[in-house]
Amino acid sequence: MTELAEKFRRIHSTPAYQLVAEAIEKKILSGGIRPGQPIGTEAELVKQFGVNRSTVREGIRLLEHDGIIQRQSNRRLAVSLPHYERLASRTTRAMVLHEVTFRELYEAAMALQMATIEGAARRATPELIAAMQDNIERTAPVLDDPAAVAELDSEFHSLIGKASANRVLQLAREPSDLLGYASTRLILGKVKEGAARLLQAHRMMLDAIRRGDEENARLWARRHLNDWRKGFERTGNGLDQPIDSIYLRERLTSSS
Amino acid sequence: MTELAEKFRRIHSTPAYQLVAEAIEKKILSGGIRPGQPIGTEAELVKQFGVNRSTVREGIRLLEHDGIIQRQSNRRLAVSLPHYERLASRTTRAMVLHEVTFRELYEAAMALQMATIEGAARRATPELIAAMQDNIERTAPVLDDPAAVAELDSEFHSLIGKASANRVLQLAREPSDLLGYASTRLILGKVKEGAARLLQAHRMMLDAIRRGDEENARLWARRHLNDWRKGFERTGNGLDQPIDSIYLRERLTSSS
DNA sequence: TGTGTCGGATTGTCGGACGATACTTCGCCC
DNA sequence: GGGCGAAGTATCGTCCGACAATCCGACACA
Repeated sequence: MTELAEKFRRIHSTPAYQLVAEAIEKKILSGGIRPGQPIGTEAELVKQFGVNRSTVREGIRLLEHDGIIQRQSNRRLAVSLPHYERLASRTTRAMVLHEVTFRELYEAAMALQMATIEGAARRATPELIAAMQDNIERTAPVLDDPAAVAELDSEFHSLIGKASANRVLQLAREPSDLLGYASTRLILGKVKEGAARLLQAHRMMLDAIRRGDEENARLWARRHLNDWRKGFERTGNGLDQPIDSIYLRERLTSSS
Repeated sequence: MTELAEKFRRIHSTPAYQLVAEAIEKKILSGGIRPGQPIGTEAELVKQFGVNRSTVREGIRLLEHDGIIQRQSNRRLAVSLPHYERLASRTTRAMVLHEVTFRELYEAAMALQMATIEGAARRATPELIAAMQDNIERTAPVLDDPAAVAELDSEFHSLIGKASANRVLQLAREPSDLLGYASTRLILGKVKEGAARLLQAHRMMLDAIRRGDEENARLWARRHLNDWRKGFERTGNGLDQPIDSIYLRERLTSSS
């Protein structure tokens, strides 16, 4: 540890493809190009930036990957609004690599669920309440099918997220949901009475939301999540074990 | 709307560069290559995948951009753990584009702050408590400098995040913090007594954390955030206005 | 030990090329 | 005149080959 004086900042030259990406990104974020508007073809960008097409391509790939630009049917590039799922899956991947534990996830999910359902109780629209009702009705007949119930559970929570009318909460909550699906399916396969309790909790939550009863909404959300924890521990897993990629929802839906 | 029978799923071929990225990503997430281990040079990947170097480059750029692979000093590619800031800045950008409101952000921040400081009160280490103490001591002499106080405020909250020992919460909270910095600076410039109140709140929060007093920690975190809201409204801004890229913290630190 | 030099490896960037595919235009036929 | 199919055009995905800049390691030298 010779403690050298740190006189200079580390030198760091930015490659051209990054500059291309940053230039476009800045223009978009500052509102210079609005979502839906075209960016221009690769050839045009080549002319404007004065770099090779390969370089331009490497640059726009980054933005395309982030979902802030997209190809339209023409194949032309246009600004677009990034989808939540894209961000959420990024975050989930990071969490898997960091080997965060189920306990960390559980703690965060608890805080976010509370806030989300509170928002839902305050602001849910009739349409969303109807959708939740429908979800519950579809759940009742398939209580014996863990995968189906887990799927509907996931949908139910997604609906609550929408009902909260708070996109920041939705965004923050999504990673927990991604992992929730697989573990819920696992739990329901093992804990037979789990599905019935889950449905009951959903019913009570919806009821509270319908009445704008924030207190009871929170109460049942808390119980619901507590059930999840107990069930999870009953499957023989510990909360302190790191989450694993097996819990990542497979991308059956192709795309990406 | 001729409602054709939908016999087949829409055909959709994935470009080669995406397949390259997915192949490497899958290998990493499944634990086939652990963080720190090398991926191989571009030339090697060209041979393995049987595609052109340009294609390989477009593929690895994506993973590099996500932060799950990085170039070492050799310039060779190696698996790495994505940094939180990278994910957070992605998320923040998305929120700006979606034009989420300060209210949404405030609501989420409230829920997350509560959970975070509760965790900090339970699990803060002596080192982190010392760091927070140090932060407070550095704040006192610069109360007149909005930018400096905002900077230290941001650091303080980051320390609380670390002290919570919950990386999921840290990840979820970071976007709110990114936006908090600029608005806090703005507020402190306008509301003169703001800095003193902020420091007082920090003191009480640290005190509660030190004593493991979750209740008071939550209480002061709530007050602190309420102060922020009141201050924000006093600057003439409304909570219901969308956040804007001007509130994005500039990247003075270069890098990325 | 510290420094100058050299060769090899690897990346960033370039220029050009080709086939595939989607959009456009145009002429033909009813 | 309008619908329809064919040709033309635009754009992208992929490939090839190339070169300079830079970094690493080794080696000689003081």
